[in-house]
Amino acid sequence: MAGILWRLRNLSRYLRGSTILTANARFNRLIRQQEKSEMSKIRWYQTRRLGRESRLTRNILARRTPLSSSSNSNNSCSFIKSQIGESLSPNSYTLLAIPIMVADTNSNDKQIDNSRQELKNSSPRRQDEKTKTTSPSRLDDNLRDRGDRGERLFKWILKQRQFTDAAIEQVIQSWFEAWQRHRQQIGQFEEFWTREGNKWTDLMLVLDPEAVISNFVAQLKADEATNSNINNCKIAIGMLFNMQGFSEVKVNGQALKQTMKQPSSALRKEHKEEPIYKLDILLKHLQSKAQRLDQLPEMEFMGSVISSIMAFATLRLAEVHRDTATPLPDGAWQLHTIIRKTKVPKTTITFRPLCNRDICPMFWLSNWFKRRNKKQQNQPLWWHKSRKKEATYEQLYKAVNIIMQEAGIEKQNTVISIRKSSITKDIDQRATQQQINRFSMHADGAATVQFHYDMNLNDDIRERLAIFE
DNA sequence: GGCCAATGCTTGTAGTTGGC
DNA sequence: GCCAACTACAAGCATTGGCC
Repeated sequence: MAGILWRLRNLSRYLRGSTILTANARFNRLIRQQEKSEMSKIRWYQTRRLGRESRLTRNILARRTPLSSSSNSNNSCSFIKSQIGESLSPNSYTLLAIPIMVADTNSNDKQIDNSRQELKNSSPRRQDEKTKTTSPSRLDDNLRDRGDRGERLFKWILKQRQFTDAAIEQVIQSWFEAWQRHRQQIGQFEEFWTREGNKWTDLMLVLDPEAVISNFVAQLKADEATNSNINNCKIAIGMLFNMQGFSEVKVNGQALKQTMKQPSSALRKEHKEEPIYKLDILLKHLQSKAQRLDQLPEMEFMGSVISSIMAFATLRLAEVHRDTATPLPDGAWQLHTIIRKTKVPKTTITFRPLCNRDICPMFWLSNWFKRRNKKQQNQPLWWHKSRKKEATYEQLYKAVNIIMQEAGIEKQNTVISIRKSSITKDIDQRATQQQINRFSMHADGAATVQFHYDMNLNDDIRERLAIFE
């Protein structure tokens, strides 16, 4: 009997707090939250950015000011209605508070809760998700805070399951880069959850996690979040509920799968023929560098060594950064690294002399170590002499970019393009499939190479088709 | 300038489906 | 039952902006 009462009490709280409110009650609460949220945002801007007549602030205030007037409710109502439609259905009326940062309102009213993505799209790589640039001021505080809250929520969930601090840390450490993504997306969910009027403890009362995630995804779509962001959020929150103890079936049901079809398919890489520069451009530049080793600044020298390694070992920059190097008695050099994307991550690559000494990784590695004095010989491979510390990933990245730009490679080509160009050259030179698979070290060699690297070959075939006897 | 964090892009893996 | 193609998921990599 006590058990039944306990369940009824929990069910009652659940009905009050999360997903099964009546449409009217939810609608009224949304209006109150909306007003409260808007007012707090305006206050935030007034205090944080007082005196700065930024266009961004003016835009936001211009759009939100009516909320502070006597016609608040009506305006707010009409705004919400326009967002969610006049006829509210139980699963479509959740509305996340309007994001603080708004892009240029001269064009459309695109609202993106995830403001950093707007800053990123100035890069030539960001081509699939069109967004606009906006003032970055104070944005980062908000995002960092969001990540922290996500981390706290994740840890809190595991603590409810009696995980010790050490056990929680081990769970987190089992991720490499993915954790940074998860904590951010969980933070985004935490914002959604609390703005809905829920508390963290209400998560313990959720009976249908699929509905919660679906509502969250629907809200992200309404806010015109990017497909990438929607997918990442879905993955992170699904993982969170899994950690909470829900089965995969409960978390990732058919309705959610249906909801995710569009953003998932939008992320699939388009298979298109795109040109890549000839690797020879880079190799010729390395050759010219080899003629004047003594005059090379340290960053250029490092960039040359890395470029040579990437061209002849098809390693990714992150893998090169993890490298250690050992000389062999016959003058060859071995690189030891961890390739996390393969089934057997520990990898050793041996560089032996090439016919062209000046572009050979062996030549560049041996000279890289010759620059050091005796004390520095045992320092890490990417030891920065002038800074007296190991070079960071970003420094390696900059060093390679220097070399690529000097070589005349167009700026839109990224660091990983060295790997692409190298494998493409192999294909051009009619290396066998087996050779290419071994060289590229892809787990699923044939399919991956065909999809990602078989770039210039079709042009070559067409050229040859066009030649008459 | 160095470091950190966010996030788009890439790619490996496992599961599903359909043809034979 | 086998196999290949397709798909979703998960996580690593690359790039970049902001803060100190």
